[in-house]
Amino acid sequence: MKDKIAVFWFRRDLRLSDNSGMRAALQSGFPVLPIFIFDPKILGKLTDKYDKRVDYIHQALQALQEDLLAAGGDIRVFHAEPLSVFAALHKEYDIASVYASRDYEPDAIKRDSEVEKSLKDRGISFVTVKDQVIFERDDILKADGTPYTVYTPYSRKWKEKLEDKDYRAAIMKTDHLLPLKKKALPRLEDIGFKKTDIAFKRPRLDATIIDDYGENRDFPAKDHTTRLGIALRFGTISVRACVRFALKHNGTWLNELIWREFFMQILAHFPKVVDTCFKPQYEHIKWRNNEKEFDLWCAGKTGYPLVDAGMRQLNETGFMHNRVRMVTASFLTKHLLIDWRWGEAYFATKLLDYELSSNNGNWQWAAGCGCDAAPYFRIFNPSAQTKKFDKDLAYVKEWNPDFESLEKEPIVKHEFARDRALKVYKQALNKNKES
DNA sequence: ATTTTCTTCGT
DNA sequence: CGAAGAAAA
Repeated sequence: MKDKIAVFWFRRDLRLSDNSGMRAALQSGFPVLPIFIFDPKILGKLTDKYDKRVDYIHQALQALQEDLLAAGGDIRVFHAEPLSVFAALHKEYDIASVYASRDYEPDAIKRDSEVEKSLKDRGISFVTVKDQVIFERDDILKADGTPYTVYTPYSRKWKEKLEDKDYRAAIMKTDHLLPLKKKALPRLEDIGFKKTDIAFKRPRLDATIIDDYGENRDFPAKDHTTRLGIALRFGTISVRACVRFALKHNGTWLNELIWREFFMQILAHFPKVVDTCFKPQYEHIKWRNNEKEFDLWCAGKTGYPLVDAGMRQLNETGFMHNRVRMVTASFLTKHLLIDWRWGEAYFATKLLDYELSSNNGNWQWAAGCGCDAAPYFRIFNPSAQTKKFDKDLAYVKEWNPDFESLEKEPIVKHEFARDRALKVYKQALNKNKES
């Protein structure tokens, strides 16, 4: 007779400490088998086989394995459809429950409901636990029970509601891990990917960055950003640890964490935003969608030094400073009148810290079509932004040293593009009134 | 998380 | 006629 076990399925919570999903599994009383699944459906969408994010996950799994080994257990890593992984595990073990930390993206929700159904058919319960956010989907609602669609009142309620228990670390005893024979992880090549130059480091909260975050974060040359986006994306750091630190150190950074949750709950409540404007009338915008201009934007060859520097930083490193993300996004949508979905898709392929809800929310913000978005007439002037935030051109020179030669022939003149954007947007928004 | 233009007030 | 602040986009 096989002993009953619990399975903990790591997904976007690749850490052993302060992991509320893992804690729930350990508290089940059954020995816990930790697993991770490389899903061919997800990996198949990544066309570049030198994907740094896959490499990051792979290295994070190695660190996780070290921690699990130290705690007397191990991890089993699979490269197969989740349903078939659980079918195979069901043959090998008597599983009482499968635990996981909850994921809120539409594809993940669909996958999880399929997994839940298939486990249920085998008499196994599927238990998901809040871990990725402080407040999820329905935790913060307006008095009438509907979701907030404006950031400021949302953040006010978020802060009002916050109690110690919401950000207390999920402390757990790890003495309930299923003893396993140590097994090497699959290599990157085994799952169809190649080694890249990304180096995984255990994320840490840096007071020298966060203490004066508010005064410095807007200046791209200072690179005074936490760089924790990727860690939050894959859960190598706990959001509760971030909030504890923010409460002690810096309110501006706390607001950034709340923006993250704001867009997550928007996506959960309005999944249509994945491919449509939050404000429907913006679907009338006549995007020019010039492919040549799009290619120039992607390559960092618009002739606007700050825009080009940003795109080159993105292309070379998989990171772009947030201030510059806004400038490049405004430029694509307003100056070039290219559909925000094109820009969003490009960022999605390049950003190491890519997160569907934030990327989508911020692109819709820049295009003006999102909830609580920048009004349509708010058009960044790339030169004015340079003067304000990169006065001595340190950032521009770092990423775009040949900017002077390009600058002479900008892809489009600012004044002309600004007028054109105002006309096209106005036309789209008037159309809606008439119809 | 804006920029431009217009108005006023001071010289 | 420039600075500063309001108003419009």
